Amino acid sequence: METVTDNQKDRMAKKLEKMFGHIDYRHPPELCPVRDVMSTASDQWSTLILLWLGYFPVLRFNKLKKFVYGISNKVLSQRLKVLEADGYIVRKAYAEVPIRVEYRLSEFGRSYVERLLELTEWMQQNSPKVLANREKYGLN
Amino acid sequence: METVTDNQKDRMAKKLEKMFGHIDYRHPPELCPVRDVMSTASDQWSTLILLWLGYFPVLRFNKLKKFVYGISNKVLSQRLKVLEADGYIVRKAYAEVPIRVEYRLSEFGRSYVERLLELTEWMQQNSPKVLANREKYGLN
DNA sequence: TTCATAAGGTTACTTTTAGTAACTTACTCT
DNA sequence: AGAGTAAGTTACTAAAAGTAACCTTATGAA
Repeated sequence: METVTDNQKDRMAKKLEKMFGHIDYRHPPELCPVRDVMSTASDQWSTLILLWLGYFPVLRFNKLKKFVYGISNKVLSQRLKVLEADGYIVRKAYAEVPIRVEYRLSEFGRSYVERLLELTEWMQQNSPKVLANREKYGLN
Repeated sequence: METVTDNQKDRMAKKLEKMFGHIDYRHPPELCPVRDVMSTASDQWSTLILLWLGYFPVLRFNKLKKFVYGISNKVLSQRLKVLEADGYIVRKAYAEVPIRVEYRLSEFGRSYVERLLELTEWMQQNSPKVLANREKYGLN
């Protein structure tokens, strides 16, 4: 990321605001709501975690790890923290031994997952086309 | 990623197939259409590129670079190649000097961007909530 | 005649992020 | 006493992304 002065940012924001009325994903990250939201929750692992939590009302750490096939403890743990901090999921720990921790979507998270599902449905329907394009292009 | 045998993969695929009827984002990457599609086109930079191309029917390299604020030549070039290979965008080069190259969405790409827009609209509408959650959580 | 500029990249190098595998904790069951 | 368990953490390595300089081919200016 380049460094820019606040002045430059202001001018850019105003200019873009004028050009485009209704949606913002074109400012530097610090001034762009869409980029800001994307930066924490739109990576692949987070997406898979959220989708799984959309299927099961509640999942525990190790179960989640099985479903989100291939994720490591470290990354799962990191992503869960961020998703919790941003309010998509809720973590509930029980003082048992061994400890039991439950993760579930918040209302907010559920509303996000609904949109996400539309996207993944598209992906599922269109994946053959992507594969065909890729093959044709030769980059396999 | 762990390494698994084909046999293991088969068994897993069948088991999951049985549990869930209609959507696939839960297999290992090599057998999961959703994960496969996501892996090339759902990163943040690609998303921003596609969204911009959804706004402007045609954009040239340097223009695109200005809009996708903060992207480097290297990454822009890489992402454009992959998006082209997967069939989302079309590249057209003119033998002028200096060379002129135009990028635009394919029909296919446009259909993807339509879904993407629904997601980013949600993000824009809900970004204040995300920020509020983040603040409350204290992870700033 | 040499220099600067232009568009659309590429290359070598550094920094950041992600992945891997071993370890931790605290209690219970054998 | 030793093994097992859930939910992580930690140290280390590999991969990806960011940075800045460079390339090409031609035109127009100094």
